[in-house]
Amino acid sequence: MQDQPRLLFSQAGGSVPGLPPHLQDTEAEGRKQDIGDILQHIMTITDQSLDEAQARLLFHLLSIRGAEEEELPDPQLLRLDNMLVAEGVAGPEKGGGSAGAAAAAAAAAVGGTASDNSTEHSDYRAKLTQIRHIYHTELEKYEQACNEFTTHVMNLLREQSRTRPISPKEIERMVSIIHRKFSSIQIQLKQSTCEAVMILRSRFLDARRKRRNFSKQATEILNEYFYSHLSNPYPSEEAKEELAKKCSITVAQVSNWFGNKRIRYKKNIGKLQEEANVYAAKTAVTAKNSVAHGSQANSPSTPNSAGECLWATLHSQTLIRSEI
DNA sequence: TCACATGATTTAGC
DNA sequence: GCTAAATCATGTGA
Repeated sequence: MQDQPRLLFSQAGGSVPGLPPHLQDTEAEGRKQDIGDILQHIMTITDQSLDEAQARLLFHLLSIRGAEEEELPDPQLLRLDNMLVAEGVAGPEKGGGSAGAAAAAAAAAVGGTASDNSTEHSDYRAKLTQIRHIYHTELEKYEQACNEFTTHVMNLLREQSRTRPISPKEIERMVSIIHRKFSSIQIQLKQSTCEAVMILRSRFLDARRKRRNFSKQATEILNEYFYSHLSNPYPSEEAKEELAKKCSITVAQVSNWFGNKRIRYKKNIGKLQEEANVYAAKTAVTAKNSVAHGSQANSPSTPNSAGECLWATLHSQTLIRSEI
């Protein structure tokens, strides 16, 4: 996870001392050309005579303002904001908050218990907190830079107003343009942060990476069901739910297990026949008791699909072979 | 360390 | 949407 902060600050490009790296590479993208130009103005302003700087900066800002006058709130920015809030990076910090929720969701996804995953989830939360910290630090820098630049431009305009009339409305519009420009820079920060969170999530929460074998008891329960319904090992939705509950796993995991079991049973029928016999003996004992109580629980449903019919055929052939 | 077991994912067919 | 089949990625035991 050492990559995360680096990812946030890894943009290549020309270096401009004193500004965050996000601000330093904006001119590389055609769409961000104006932002880059403005930033260049900021950075070169101290090397120029004040008059020259004023003239160039004002000319630039006035030349770009028209096209952006009626810009609507950026839906991309809204989406990024929503995502950052949902991930617990932006918005109010709650003790664990959304990160805790994400971790809990991860626990459910991998079918593990809370205690099994607590260490990993605390790591996840720690990394998320780190991202959150970097994000807020950078955001503060942007806001500060935006305020400083706005103040500077307003001072320049006031200076200009001595030589030509500049209305308060014009100043207001100029400020608005500057804010929009800095807002587009913020999108880059938010995109990088979202990317970092996604990578973090995939590393910590990817179920495949975090595969855990089911408990012996769970496997036992699933095998018992499978072999006692060998003629039609397709549990109904209700049966899956019941098995999931008994095994403390999800219904999807039950479906996965039966999918894997069917295919692997078919591939290794000879080998698994012994296992089938063991469970058949167990089932016989259970069935004896069930008959005594008139129970029909978990009875196999009748084959209702091509796959199930094929399976029934295959199973009957296997039985015949084993009889021979 | 390696081979095998196993849970999850992907893809294609229905 | 469910399933078979192939595949991936990780766990486990020798």
